[in-house]
Formats: sequence, C-alpha cells, structure tokens
Amino acid sequence: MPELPEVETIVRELDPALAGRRIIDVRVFRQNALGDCPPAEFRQALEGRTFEGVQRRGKFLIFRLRPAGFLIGHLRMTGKFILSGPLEAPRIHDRVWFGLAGGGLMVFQDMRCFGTLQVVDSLGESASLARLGKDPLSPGFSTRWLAGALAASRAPLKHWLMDQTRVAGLGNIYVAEILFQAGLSPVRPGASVGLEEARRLQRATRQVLRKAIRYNGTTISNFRRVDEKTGQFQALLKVYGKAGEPCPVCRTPIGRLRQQQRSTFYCPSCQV
DNA sequence: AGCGGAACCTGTCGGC
DNA sequence: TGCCGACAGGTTCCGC
Repeated sequence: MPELPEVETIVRELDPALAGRRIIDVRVFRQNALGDCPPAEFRQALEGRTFEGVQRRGKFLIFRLRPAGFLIGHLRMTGKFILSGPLEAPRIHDRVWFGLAGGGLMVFQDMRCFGTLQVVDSLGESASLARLGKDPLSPGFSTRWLAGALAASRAPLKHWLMDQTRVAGLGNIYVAEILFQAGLSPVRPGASVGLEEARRLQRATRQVLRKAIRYNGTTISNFRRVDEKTGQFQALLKVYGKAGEPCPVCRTPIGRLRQQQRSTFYCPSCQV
C-alpha cells in the first residue's frame, strides 16, 4: 500500500511520538518480517535502546537508536505502525510489539506478511537502502537530472518511475497520478521525453507528492496512520482505479492496461 | 538494458 | 451457500 506520501505521513507522526522513548519489551508473534534474524536476536538488539528519531528514505522507515544502531522497516503492501496503549493480547495481524518505557506500544501489523524489519549497526549494512535512487523530494531531483537520466533509457515511463533504483518512493498509484498531471503517456520510452516534458514531469511529481502528504496519504483499503485514521488523498485521485469513468479534464473514459503485471490507469486523450 | 514470470502471504470480490 | 479465479498499493530473483 504505502508509497512515499504514506510513509512520510507515518514518519511525521512517529518521530515526535517516539523520540526519547526507551524500548523495554519486544514481542515477536510472527517472524516473517525479520528475515533470517532469529526473534531472540532481534529482541536482544532492541531492548534497552532508545528511539532517537524516525526518518524516511524512499519507502523505507529508518528509526535511529541510542546509543547506536538503526531499525529499518518497510511496509510493503499491508504493513502498519500503530501507536497503542497497553494491550492484553495480540490482535489478528499484530506481528511485533515494541513495548515502551512509560507504558504503551508501537505495534507492527501486517496482514500479508510482506513487510520487513531489520536492525543494523550502520545504514551501510542495508543492501536495499544502498540500491535506492534519487528521492523525488530531495534537491537532487531536478529537471536537469531527470532529463539526463530519462534520455539514457528506453523503458516506458511507468516502469521507469516505479524503479526504486532510479527514483525512490513512487508506486503504482502515484505514478498514475503524476503521469496524468504531467500529460505524459505511461508507455512513452524515457528517451522520448524532451526537456519541456521533463520539466512538467518534475513539477507534477513534486506537486502530487506534496499534496498527498498534506492529505496524509491515500487509503484505498489498508493504509492507516499511526492512530489508525485513514488518509484523505483518495478523494483527490484523478485516474487511479477509475477505468471507464470520465477524465476530469476532457471527459474521455479513463483507460486501463497492464504493464509489469500491474494495472496502469491513464487518460488516452490527455496523456500523449 | 529490459521484460516476463514467479515467489513471498492473506484477504476480498465477482461470477457461476 | 460454496467454490474458484482474479486481483490487491511492493520488492527481488531468475532466465531470456
């Protein structure tokens, strides 16, 4: 579920809530998220450490720990971090509880068990983080960079923008919305994008993501904020999930096709 | 370089 | 009602 705006929403809510909170009790109810790490080791690596702050890189959450180390999390499709008061017993999709000094929990929930949690001493240990490309909200995501990078690729724009090694943080929903706003077809090869079009794409990317963050992300089915509230950006989606409905600009029915085994939604008339 | 397919899991929805 | 296939916002690996 979560793409950049959803992860950013979670990070902005977790950061002030967790800063200075010490982890006193970690309970693993299902260990899929831990990969090869034995639950006892995961537990031992975290208990006694204190959350210093939370930040985002692409779609990854990075929890800085005192006196050292990091907890790196990825929500994949259905992961959630929920702040909760004390609980008697785990709920159906609770995977890990992080018990905090002073009472209360951060709960990692994940219906589909695709999410990942990893404790590292330094961020360089994470191969996943090392692979990530430019963050679209960073200063480096400029029209100049975008135009140059696109010129070197024949991949369709949809695929290109979803490739986390090029641009980190975009997924199926926001790529659809961004390409619609930029007026660019999802099947256009990267190298066919001219400078003026790259400028539109750069601006559309920033605008769509910033607006989605202002609206606390998009909840289609699963995404929840740390207090279990939904996002609000779903009401502003223009093409995603709207096959057959009239384009909000030209009234042409929104089209749907499959790229990379994923649904792509677009306006056949506005996006060229 | 780029693409199709599969795998990791569970839940929901539509059709018959 | 019950069963079955398709589909779901992500990432990664493998083979061509």
